[in-house]
Amino acid sequence: MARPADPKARNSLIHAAREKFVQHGLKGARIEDITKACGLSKGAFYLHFESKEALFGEVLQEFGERMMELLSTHKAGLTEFFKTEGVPTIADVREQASRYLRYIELSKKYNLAILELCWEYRDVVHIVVRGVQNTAFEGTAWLMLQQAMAHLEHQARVFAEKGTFRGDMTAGLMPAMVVGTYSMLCFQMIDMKQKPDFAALAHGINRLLYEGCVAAAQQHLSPAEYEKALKTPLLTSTDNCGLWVEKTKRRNS
Amino acid sequence: MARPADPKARNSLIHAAREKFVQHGLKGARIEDITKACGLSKGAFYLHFESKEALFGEVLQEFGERMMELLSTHKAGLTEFFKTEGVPTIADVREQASRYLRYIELSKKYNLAILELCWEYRDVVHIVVRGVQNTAFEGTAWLMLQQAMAHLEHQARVFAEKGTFRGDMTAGLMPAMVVGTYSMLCFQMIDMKQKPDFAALAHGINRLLYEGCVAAAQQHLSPAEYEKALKTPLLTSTDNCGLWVEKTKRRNS
DNA sequence: GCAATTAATGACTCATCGGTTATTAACTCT
DNA sequence: AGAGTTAATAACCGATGAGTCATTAATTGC
Repeated sequence: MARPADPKARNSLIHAAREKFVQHGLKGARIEDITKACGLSKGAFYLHFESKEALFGEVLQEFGERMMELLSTHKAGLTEFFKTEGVPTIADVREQASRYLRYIELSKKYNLAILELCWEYRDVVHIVVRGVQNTAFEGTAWLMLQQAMAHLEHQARVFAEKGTFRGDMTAGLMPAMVVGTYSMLCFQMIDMKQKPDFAALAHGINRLLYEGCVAAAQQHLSPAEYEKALKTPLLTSTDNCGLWVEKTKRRNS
Repeated sequence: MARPADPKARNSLIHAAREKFVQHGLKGARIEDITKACGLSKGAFYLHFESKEALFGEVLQEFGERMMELLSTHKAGLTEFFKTEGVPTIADVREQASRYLRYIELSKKYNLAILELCWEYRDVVHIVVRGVQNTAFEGTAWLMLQQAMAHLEHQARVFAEKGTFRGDMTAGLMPAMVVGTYSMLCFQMIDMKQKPDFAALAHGINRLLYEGCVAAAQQHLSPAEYEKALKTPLLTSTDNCGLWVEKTKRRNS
């Protein structure tokens, strides 16, 4: 009994907004530009969303939830593998034993899923890293990165305790390296017109990482040094609290 | 014959501005807040600087020049090493031969210098990555990162041609990994109260990288596959042009 | 002390942009 | 067709903050 809203309007707004956010950041994007790109007026925006922040919050929440889900199935999958098949040893790696190769395949599978998700939301990654300063989402990127590093800490700890990881380097480095690599790849994605060869990337990341982290150089450490290195605490975990900031009607200062 | 300006005012403004830029970004920082932090009025700012952008441009230019200088001495040093001592081989790495160890020491020296510079300008790194959207410096961070990756391409190419690097991974991955690691470390620095153990980090980065990049797994490739992998082009170089954007009096749209 | 000169102030202008709202357009149901 | 309802518009308001400039304050040389 009433005029129905253009069914495409909402999606069209989200699409245009994501584009503008990439170009100018959350604060820099003008609502009128977003609506103009959809052939709508400024007021129409407020029929569909409470604010720019609310729109972005919706999309970011979606991405975040999917990423968290991936990370936990990743963690669960690896734990299951370690339980049933055992943790790959130095010898497994050196001899490219089946246990190591199967572990790598599993790890690659999860990496691939993460890379695919990053591709799908590459604009959101870009925005949350570069374009949310002075908004409610300030700091969200850093929380997500720390989340991811904490997740890697788990793997690192397992390998370290088993003696598979070399003990001659700072504990936080491996997580920083992996997350840094992913970040850099995400930054590159925003400029890409087509999806790169993620399978090759996942392969490379794993091989480069593990065969570099393996204790090939451990022989150079004295037993005491190795013992000490093992004790060095890894990156401390952070919980999920505060990762997602609620959209708020920001009424003035 | 005239009233002299407060000699501390200029430095004090730069200091306060850098702090505000970290907190709110280049656009988000208010000139009045900067001057207030120095006990000055807004007008005083314009006696010393043409604009916020001009101030930041000065500091960034300084950082950029020092980084470029480091990168080129780095490149020159390695080239010299390769010329006089030769490129480390797979065997050198496997046997931890003197040539490899000396190479690592050299590389660590340069990495240390880069990390020290990043520490000194950690606020600037943070700002240029996170807080310059919609300003003249938009894109500068990305150019610097690409610069750095192009620099690593050189090393990668030398090792790849010598057959020291494994051939079973995407060519651009190694530069992305190293630069990603550095970025992640820089992001971490902004929250640190005291300088971390850069020597340990430099050690770790090198060991993790090289002993992972070495052709330990190359045996799994057929000669044809290896040949093809070697031919895969590495990241293309970018020149210095446009890296430093001139400060401009931005008079409206 | 006084004239000359420049530092420093802060009230002002002006443009921008988020958000509001009175008004109009479009659609549905009877 | 026309009443009822909601989508959509665009003029408007108010806050914000960059940059200007007339005015005042401080300092120096004589």
